[in-house]
Amino acid sequence: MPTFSVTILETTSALQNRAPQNGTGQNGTSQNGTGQNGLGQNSSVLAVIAPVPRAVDAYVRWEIQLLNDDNSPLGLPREISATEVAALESEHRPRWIFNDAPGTYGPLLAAGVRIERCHDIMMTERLLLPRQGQYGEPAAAQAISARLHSQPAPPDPEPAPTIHSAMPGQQAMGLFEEEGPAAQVPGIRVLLEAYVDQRERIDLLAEMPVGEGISVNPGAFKLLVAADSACALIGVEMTRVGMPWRREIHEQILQARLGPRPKPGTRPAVMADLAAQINEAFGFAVNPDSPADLRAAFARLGVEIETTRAWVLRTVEHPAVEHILNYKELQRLYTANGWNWLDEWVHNGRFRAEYVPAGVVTGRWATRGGGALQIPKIIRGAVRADPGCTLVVADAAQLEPRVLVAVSGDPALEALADAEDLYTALAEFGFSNDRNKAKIAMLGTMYGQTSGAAGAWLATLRYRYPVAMDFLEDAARRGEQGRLVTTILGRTSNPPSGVWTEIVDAGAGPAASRAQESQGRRVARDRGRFTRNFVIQGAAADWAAVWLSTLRQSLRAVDGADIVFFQHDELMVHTPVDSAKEVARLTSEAADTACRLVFPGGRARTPVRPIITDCYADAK
DNA sequence: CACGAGCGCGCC
DNA sequence: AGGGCGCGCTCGTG
Repeated sequence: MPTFSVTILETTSALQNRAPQNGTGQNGTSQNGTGQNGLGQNSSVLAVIAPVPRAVDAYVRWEIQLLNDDNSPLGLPREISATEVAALESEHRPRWIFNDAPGTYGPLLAAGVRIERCHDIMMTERLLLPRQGQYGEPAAAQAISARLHSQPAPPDPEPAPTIHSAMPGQQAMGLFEEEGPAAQVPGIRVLLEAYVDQRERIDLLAEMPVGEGISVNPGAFKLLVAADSACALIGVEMTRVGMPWRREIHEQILQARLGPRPKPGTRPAVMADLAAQINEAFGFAVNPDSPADLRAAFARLGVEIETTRAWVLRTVEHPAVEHILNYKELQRLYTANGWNWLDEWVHNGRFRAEYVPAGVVTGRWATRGGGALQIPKIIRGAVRADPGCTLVVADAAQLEPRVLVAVSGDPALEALADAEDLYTALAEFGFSNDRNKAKIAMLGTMYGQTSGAAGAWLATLRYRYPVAMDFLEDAARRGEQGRLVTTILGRTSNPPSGVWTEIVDAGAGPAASRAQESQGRRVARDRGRFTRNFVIQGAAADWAAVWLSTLRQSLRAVDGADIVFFQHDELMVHTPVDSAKEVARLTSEAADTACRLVFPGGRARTPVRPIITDCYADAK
């Protein structure tokens, strides 16, 4: 079999290529890192794989093409069955190259084939495009091929049908039944062409920095490609496995708060009572579901409120307020996570959402359906391990400030990095040991808070941690100027829109009216807050992607352990009880590995706190 | 009537 | 007065 010594996308080789940073984060200069390494154990077989559409048995056959060291095809493409794919996987553990994980790994996994590693072309293209000034262009292999041949790129196909159509008891729907022509699935030659082109473009990043002021560290970028590709696999696996969810416990929680399930078209009893009390308190009928109505009601009493957000209502002294707040809380539970949600999203003891790794501009994951990243704390009691199993819930403590330590290299902040609780350590200096103050101040700097009581606290931070604050200010200034920013691994922000540029230019022009000027300044500052946060939130997403993909690798040794949930800086593994301690250890070990890989040479730490529990509600 | 913008709130 | 989301509601518009 061929070996492939240039192991792009090999996490361990990315480590070899990743020289220590000079501590200035995105200002770091380009490092070496052609991807060469002599490590035999990192050699890998590369196999391009494309689903072969069939009218009847979609995706039971696959076209594959093995590659030589130099990316040239080895032999002829072959058509093989899922069983043969599984055999190839267990014998050679190739890096499978495919267009996108949902489209290829989804049906493979449904056929019982689990793979270890991949190169996800669409995922990778979405990392490359903004670096080339082509943010938002189509990312599928066909589009890459078209651009190579100076032809118009076809739009990316719509995402595969939601998992609703692939529920147990139903036949999983193939793309083609749903979307018509099989031509939407790239064939093996287009995949190969796109892959080779991506390899070349990634290697060019080393020699040809794209975009003013955007550092290019190819070792880092390859690590990012590897991690995001692995996350693409994890997303498919998590969607399939689902989160253990006990309907009857969820229903008990609903019943306790809302009363029995109401008939369709009516409010739950408790909410109906509250609505009546609200009317009574006002002395006239008010629809608590309508912000406009609520505002008008308070206006009739002579109370003008800007919005009806809970924190604004709380400042109003009126007997209706308490009832409104209670109503809103219950209304939220009822509509977002009530009985209808259970009916739609929980089947056979599992909540299956559709995960979209790196679906957010900053690299965070997104989900479609079920609101999986917004599961309220009050219903987490319904998340229970199966008999004989337990949950390992691990979260990275104070990840974002720790990321700031790492990417800014601020020596004064680094001195606090060993503290178990970063905010407590921070509070000792200038915050009179008030942890909450220190926390709000720190988060405020990373979100671009500009006003409020935190103003004085920001001054304290600027005085004590000038390097870190300069790092954030620099990112904000870039944004205000319409420039791009990148994370430590090279994930690049989207550019501002054309409308943004027009508004800012108009505001800065010599003929600008006062209104144009202030509008221009406002949108520029909005952009600055985005880029300021991007370098932190994005680097945290970089770290989390490496954490997750490292853990996935080590969990292969643990029978029956599944990653069942991931939420920015927290993950959950469902595992046999006997393996729980080992799984907990692995989550910590993976975090240490991620810290070394993503923030090499720095003094930052990114500890995680694994908790073994049968019930998610007990994990805090 | 369908669609979508705006609002508000859940999570990080 | 903050960054990033998804989702369900209301309400105005085509």
